[in-house]
Amino acid sequence: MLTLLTRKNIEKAIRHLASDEHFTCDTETYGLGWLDKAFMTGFRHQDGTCYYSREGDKDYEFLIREIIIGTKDICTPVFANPKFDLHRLEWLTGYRFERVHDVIALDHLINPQELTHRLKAIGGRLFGAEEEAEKNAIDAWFIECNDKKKEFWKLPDEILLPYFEQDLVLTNKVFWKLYPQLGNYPKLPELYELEMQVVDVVTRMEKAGVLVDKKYLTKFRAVLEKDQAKLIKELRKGFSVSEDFNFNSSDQLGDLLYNQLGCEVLYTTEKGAPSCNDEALKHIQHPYIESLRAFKLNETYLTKFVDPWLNFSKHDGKLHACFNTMGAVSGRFTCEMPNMQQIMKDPKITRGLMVTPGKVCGHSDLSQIEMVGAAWYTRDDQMLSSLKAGTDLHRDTAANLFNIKPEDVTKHQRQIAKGMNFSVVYGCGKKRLASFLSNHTGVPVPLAEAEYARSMYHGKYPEIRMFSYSVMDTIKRRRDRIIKNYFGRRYFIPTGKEYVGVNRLVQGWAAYVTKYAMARIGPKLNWKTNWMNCQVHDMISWECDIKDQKDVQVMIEKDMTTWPEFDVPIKVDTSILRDTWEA
DNA sequence: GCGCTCCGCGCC
DNA sequence: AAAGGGCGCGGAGCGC
Repeated sequence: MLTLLTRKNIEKAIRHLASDEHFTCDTETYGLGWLDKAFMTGFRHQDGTCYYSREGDKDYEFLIREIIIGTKDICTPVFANPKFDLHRLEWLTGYRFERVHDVIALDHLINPQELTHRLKAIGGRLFGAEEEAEKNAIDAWFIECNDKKKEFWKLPDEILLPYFEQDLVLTNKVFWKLYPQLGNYPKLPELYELEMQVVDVVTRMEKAGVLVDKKYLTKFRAVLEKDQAKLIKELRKGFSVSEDFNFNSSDQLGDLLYNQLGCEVLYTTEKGAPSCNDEALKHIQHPYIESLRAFKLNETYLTKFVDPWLNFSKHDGKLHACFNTMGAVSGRFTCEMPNMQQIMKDPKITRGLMVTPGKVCGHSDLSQIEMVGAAWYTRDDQMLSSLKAGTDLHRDTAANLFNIKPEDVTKHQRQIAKGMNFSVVYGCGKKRLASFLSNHTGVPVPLAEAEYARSMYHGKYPEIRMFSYSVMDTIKRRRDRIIKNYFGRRYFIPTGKEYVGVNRLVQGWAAYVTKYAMARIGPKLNWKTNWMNCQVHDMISWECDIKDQKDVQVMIEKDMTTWPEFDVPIKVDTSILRDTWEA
């Protein structure tokens, strides 16, 4: 039953909604962007009463605000993907729901074997194919009105409301199907609670954002443009190609280098084509190859950082990236618009991000957390003792592999050892291992050599081999092919991919060490003079007043590292940034 | 003009 | 025997 909210019925609506432990909530918006307004908001009580208000209705913002204030401390709203709704509701009313439920998160945790976790897909899976009548009515209206952009805010109530209500009904149905199932799995109720706390922290973090130095970036952009124009001229001459040759095209470049100039093919792409990546270019003998590499690096600067940052920071000079708390199967976040997890560690780029004036910024990094996780899971003595002693893990590994003293390890040997250590955590096959070793030693490493290195490594680290065999064995024995990490996160491993098991456990373990830290830290920050503004897997970025730096840093470091149940050294390194993110 | 794959490349 | 960790995103090229 649809009920339009008014000043007259608002008190009754609040009492009604607050009379139950949960109600479902959803918003419809003008677009997918940060500042796109929620033009309609609805709240549905379990008994079927659906309260709604729409922009243009009398007192829209006021009524929604009253509902939030009147219910937020009494009951818990249920969403499908709450993060966007939370942002929009806060932007609309100035208030936020702090405790929420999310049916999408429930589905990720309970049904890791499923490929998609969209609301409609979950509904179809749990309750069979749904009625499409409401959606069909919408499509028909757009066709009738010849509206190709399909802007939902244009839809009249009688078309939009049934569709809107249907989503709220489905969200409720999915919630009551999945929520009771949490208890079927060890630690999953606690893990779900954590995820919901993380949603609150992440929305605050996204709202804080990261300040961009537009002046610097604009200047840098001009320099790059000039540089590129010069390089293009030089490259055209150096490689004797016409003006329509595109140095950004791997197809054209491959043809030029390998067919016309007859360069030897040392590297191929995934699909077998001669590769034009930087590793391949490095090994090509040509007087202009360095200019080509410089050109490609500049392109990376421009297209992946300078331009996106200038565009995304249009409104308030900040990057408000979207962190998806359920984005990666392991439990890690993903990040987009822009992706803050792939920012080049190049001072020319990090210089473009600013510390809020008057504040300090801390980057607190869990040191070698995935290696710590690997050591904890495998119980490998050598790895554990190296980490406990605080010595250089990769150097110690190299000393062990090559039967030499740590102080005699060369840079080259350390790189190989590092590659081997990472290949455990990543669950690499030999091809990947070979290319990793090639990249990190500067010398092409043949497959056979990579395989030999693997067997050497396993010989020296029997516990690691035993652990990875036992994980693969467990997966094969499980009928549901699901394994779970220490924190209760469950991973579905498809047939033939058993080798990724170790990676899921270790990467997921590390991801949740950070997530728990965020959930602990979030409530201790006031988000007015101190806040988090970014997370990159094992690094938390935060800002605070200069005078509070010590206190905040101590608090954050403590919350990141306090793990009595793990007998491995979980340590954090914090670097303090003053003006920009340039190290 | 859109959606797709491939390639390349940044990060942990 | 082969297997090739987790991501997002921009450009090229292609087909519709």
